[in-house]
Amino acid sequence: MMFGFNNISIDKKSRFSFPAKYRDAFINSNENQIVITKDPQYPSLKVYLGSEWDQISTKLSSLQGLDPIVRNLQWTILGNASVCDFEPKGRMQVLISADLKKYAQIEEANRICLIGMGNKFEIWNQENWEQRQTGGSLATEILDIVLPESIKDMSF
Amino acid sequence: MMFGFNNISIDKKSRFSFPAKYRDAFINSNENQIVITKDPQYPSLKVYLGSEWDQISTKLSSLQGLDPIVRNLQWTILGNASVCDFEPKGRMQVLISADLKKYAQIEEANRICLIGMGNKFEIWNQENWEQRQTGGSLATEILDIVLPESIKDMSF
DNA sequence: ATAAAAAAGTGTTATAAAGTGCGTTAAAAG
DNA sequence: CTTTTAACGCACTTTATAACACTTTTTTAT
Repeated sequence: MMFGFNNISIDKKSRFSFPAKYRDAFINSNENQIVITKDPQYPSLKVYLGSEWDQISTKLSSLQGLDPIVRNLQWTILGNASVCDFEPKGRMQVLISADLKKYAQIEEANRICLIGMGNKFEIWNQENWEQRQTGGSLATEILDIVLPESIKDMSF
Repeated sequence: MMFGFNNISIDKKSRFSFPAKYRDAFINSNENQIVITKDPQYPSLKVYLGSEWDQISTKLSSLQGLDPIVRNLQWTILGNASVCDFEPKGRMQVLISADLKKYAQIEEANRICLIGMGNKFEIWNQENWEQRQTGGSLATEILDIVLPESIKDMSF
């Protein structure tokens, strides 16, 4: 399990490295892939371990895509996922695509907030994160709708 | 499994190449054909791997064609399918026919959005894709009807 | 019907951009 | 003071795309 707040740098090629404190957790769960994708609700990114991603993507793909809300979630989460090779014993470096940077409003930033949420991470623009923490509302809250039964039991 | 968003170019002869990151997935599943056809709901295209297409087309052909909705789906999906030879070890290049380009509103575009959705891809005109992502509605939502039981368990 | 011309399709190459790997320096922790 | 971690810089590799050349098919004109 991986928890906690980290303010870390992004280099000129849009890469960041995971803090060393998570290394053991990655090694123990034997991960060799990391998946970054859009958060469907907020202008931020979700970072999944490969094993976790397999479960989520399998479940989500299997849902009935004719429901427009489901289809939208599939587009957002599956259609924007970036799968990265990952070496827990190496530098633990990961690239963020230009699209995802734009979505999370970290296009020009050279620092991001990486938040450990147990079995996944979130990536936030610093100002957005602070505003969230102090209870402020963001300009863009994307998915403000009633969810269909089929996805009520899923946690992304 | 193939995921993620790609903004890629189409050349003057209407060809595009799959991004290199998908090469391993194609090689592993041993594909030598790609099928492009119309999406029945939106002005976009579906891109199936040969093996996936065999399953879908077999299932769809077998359905009772007297139901007008089923008949329509058969026409749309089967009747517009374009089967392309495909070499995962080569350039991974595929031609889009004039008909399909027109349907997806990418006639004049020299760029398209290629969206990896796990076991298939979608091809979108860029503006349409962006509008979809931000929750806007498209001018043309083609299949806005109640589906018969026989195809409720199919995902195209 | 045949030949010429045009169009459509296929393949190759060159170049710029994007991505990757690794060593070095700077900063932080023990 | 020593060790570990984070950040930066540089060089190398891979990828994407435009330009070009060639082949095949279709159209047009004689």
